[in-house]
Amino acid sequence: MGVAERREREREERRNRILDAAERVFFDTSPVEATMDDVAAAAELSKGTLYLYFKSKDDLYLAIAHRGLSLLVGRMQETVAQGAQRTGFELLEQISAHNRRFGREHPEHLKSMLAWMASGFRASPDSPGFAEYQALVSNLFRIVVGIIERGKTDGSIRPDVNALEAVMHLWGGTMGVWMLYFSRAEVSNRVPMLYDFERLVPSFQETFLRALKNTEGES
Amino acid sequence: MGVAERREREREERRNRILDAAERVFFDTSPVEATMDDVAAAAELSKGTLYLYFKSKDDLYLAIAHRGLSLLVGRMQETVAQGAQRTGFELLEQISAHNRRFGREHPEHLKSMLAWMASGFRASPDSPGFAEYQALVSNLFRIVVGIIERGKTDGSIRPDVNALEAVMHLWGGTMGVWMLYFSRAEVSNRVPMLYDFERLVPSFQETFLRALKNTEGES
Amino acid sequence: MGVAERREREREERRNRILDAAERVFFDTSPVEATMDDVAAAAELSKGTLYLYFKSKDDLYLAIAHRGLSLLVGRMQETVAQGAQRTGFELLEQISAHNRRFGREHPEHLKSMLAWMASGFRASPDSPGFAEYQALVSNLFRIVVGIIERGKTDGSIRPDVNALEAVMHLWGGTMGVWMLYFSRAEVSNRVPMLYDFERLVPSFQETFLRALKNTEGES
Amino acid sequence: MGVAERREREREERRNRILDAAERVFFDTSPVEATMDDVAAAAELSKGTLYLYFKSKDDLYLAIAHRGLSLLVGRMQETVAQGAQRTGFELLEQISAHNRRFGREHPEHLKSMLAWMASGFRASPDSPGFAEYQALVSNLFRIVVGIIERGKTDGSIRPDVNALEAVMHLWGGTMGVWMLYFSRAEVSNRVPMLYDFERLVPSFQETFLRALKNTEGES
DNA sequence: AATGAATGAGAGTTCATTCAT
DNA sequence: TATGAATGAACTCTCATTCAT
Repeated sequence: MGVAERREREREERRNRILDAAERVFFDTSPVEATMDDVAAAAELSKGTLYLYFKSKDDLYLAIAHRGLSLLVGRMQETVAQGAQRTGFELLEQISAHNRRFGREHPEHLKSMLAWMASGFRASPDSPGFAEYQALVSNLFRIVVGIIERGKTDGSIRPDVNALEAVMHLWGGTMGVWMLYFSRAEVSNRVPMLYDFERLVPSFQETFLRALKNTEGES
Repeated sequence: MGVAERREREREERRNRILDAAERVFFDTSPVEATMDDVAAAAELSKGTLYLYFKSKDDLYLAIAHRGLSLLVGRMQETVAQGAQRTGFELLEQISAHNRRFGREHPEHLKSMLAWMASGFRASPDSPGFAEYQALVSNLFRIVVGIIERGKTDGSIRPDVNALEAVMHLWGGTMGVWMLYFSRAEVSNRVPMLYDFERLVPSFQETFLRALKNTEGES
Repeated sequence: MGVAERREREREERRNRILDAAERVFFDTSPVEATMDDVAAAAELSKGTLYLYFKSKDDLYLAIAHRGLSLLVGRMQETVAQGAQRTGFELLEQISAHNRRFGREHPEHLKSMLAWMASGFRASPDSPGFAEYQALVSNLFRIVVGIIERGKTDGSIRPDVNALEAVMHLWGGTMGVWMLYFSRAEVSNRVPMLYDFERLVPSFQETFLRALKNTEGES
Repeated sequence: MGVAERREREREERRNRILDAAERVFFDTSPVEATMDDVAAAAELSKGTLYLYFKSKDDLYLAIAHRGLSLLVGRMQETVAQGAQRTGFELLEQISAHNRRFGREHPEHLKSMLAWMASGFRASPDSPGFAEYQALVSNLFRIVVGIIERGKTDGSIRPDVNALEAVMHLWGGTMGVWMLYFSRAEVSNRVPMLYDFERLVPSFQETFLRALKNTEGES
């Protein structure tokens, strides 16, 4: 009976090795330019084997994206789980910090999310991984919506805030600002001003959180 | 005489006809999937002719993007030119309205800008049209920076605002929120709440502008 | 075991099948006019497969040329290897006979060498096969230089002969005369004389060898 | 009546301007790589105009070749016309000198002749210029044949020489040796010997002429 | 399970030539 | 006569995917 499990484990390991290799290859240039041959070479596997683990190139790409986003969502979930004592607003700050850290540590993942969002998530909606990825995104949204609702309840967030709208402003806006951050080389060349781009995302979040904060009753 | 002029005019007309056709084709699916054969067929021209007017597929794409963005930037310039009497903050509101209108009237152009920003503006930096497009983008930035500076001077915008940062927050953030708007079909399916997505972009802009507004001295 | 070897063998066989087909196609008209589609059709293989075995059309052409010239150089090497008892002059005669036979048996290869020499050997100097082909040519030169040196030593060739110069006269001259031979249809139409073109190359070689022969000490 | 002549003269001039331009362009890289666009640009004429003067690209190329070879044949004819006092052998030496000078002064023309001969003169046999070029070649042959016959008559050339064969040896051989000369960069890299390639063609001609010379009765 | 050879449908681009003006 | 815009057939090469072993 242990045999089936070992098999399963080995399969998972190999799948991850492929994902590692594909991540390297895809991020080295771009998912469009990178070929399945490149991935196979990097994984030290034959091209055919790739198709044993992933239905298509799109599917492989989706799996990478999924693994990346899982990291972020996982951390967010932990934060919420361990944050029973905190106000909604504090959690929102922590969540925002996770986003910044994710962008710093995994910029390529963030970029690929961006590319995907920008394309309207429209790639390969029939790929097996598509639903999973979407589920993850909606999870993320649900978490943040929950936090905001909690903040409204505990008084740390303004009661007139529409939670879903706020999430989309915060999430979408942050992503848009990341976009400019990743283009900072181009942008800064073109603009007649000095600016420390490292401030760009944090200051956006600050501004935005400040607008959500409930200042009633503070004095 | 006149011959040269007629030629020039005809050339311009044909160039525009090609752009129209290409726009249709590129936006119908995506610039990657669309082929030059498709464009030629749509323009009722031979493929070779396309290359008489545009150096490459990239160049053609760039020209489309340029024509689209020109519209927006043109309107913004007009607004500023005619707005000598207005405060910076009022102009900012008008500019934001232009952005909304552009997204409503030319969603495909906005999407393609998004796709391009998300890819880090990295497409074909040696294409003849690339510099022009970049110039247009920096023009846009410069216009908005100018408006904010004016607002700081006339007291309608908070004096502690960093103009360039604010532009990037406003522009980048709005684009990011548009991104979610364009994915509203996917997003709304996945989220356990009703929301009127038409409010998404306007409410973002309102929130953001409110945060920039100088409320000192109002009573 | 054995599997790898069989694979290797099959690969070699297929490569040769492609070369055979390409030779037919290239020689049927000309390497410029022939297309990779033609070659694929002749080899009963898909076009993509061609590129599995040869990096480019140039590379394929080079491989054909290489295989052809190998034949000639191989024979020359054998002759030298087995000719320990012979004088340099005798070897030179045998080498010349090889050249004639090669021209008779593989006129198309000779023609393609000619075309290549006439173009200054300048085709695709970065193709992987280029260096190999060049090596083969220089091998050929070295062999003949060696023979002439031997002839000078053993007294069968005049001692005042510059070996390299003689090789280039003999080789270059013969090739030039072959050129006229291959144009014999055109030439004979245009010249008011009967001539048996089959004599053209042999008589050139005779004349030339006679000029190299050491007649000292003969009585 | 002068009008027609002026027209004719102007036409001829323009034709020559095109030829000049085409020669520059074709020789700058190669006739295959050069395009009719390049030629038109160099001639400061429209592409359509080119086709008013030359039926096709091949025809244009042929006209260049013809003009080049005319130069050489013209000189040879002059030499013969003015050489009534000279022996056949002396004329042969002068003719050979012409060939060397032509190679020095118009190497590109010689190369293109070479390329054409090597391809078996097979380019565009239905081009209007083809017959003319062929006529020129046979003229050249006839001249040299005549010289050799004269030499046999006046005793300066060995009586057992077959005139046509000798011409083909001399002409073909020289061309073949030129071929190596023009590849001297490649050849000298590949051969383990120093050699002054400027000697290559002259020494070939010397060797060959010596073999034709009648030494009977000298002493 | 793993291989890797084979596929084949295109892709973008070029250019000699034509023809309406 | 001269133009130059338009053509369209061809070209080489790529690569995600399949399948016999």
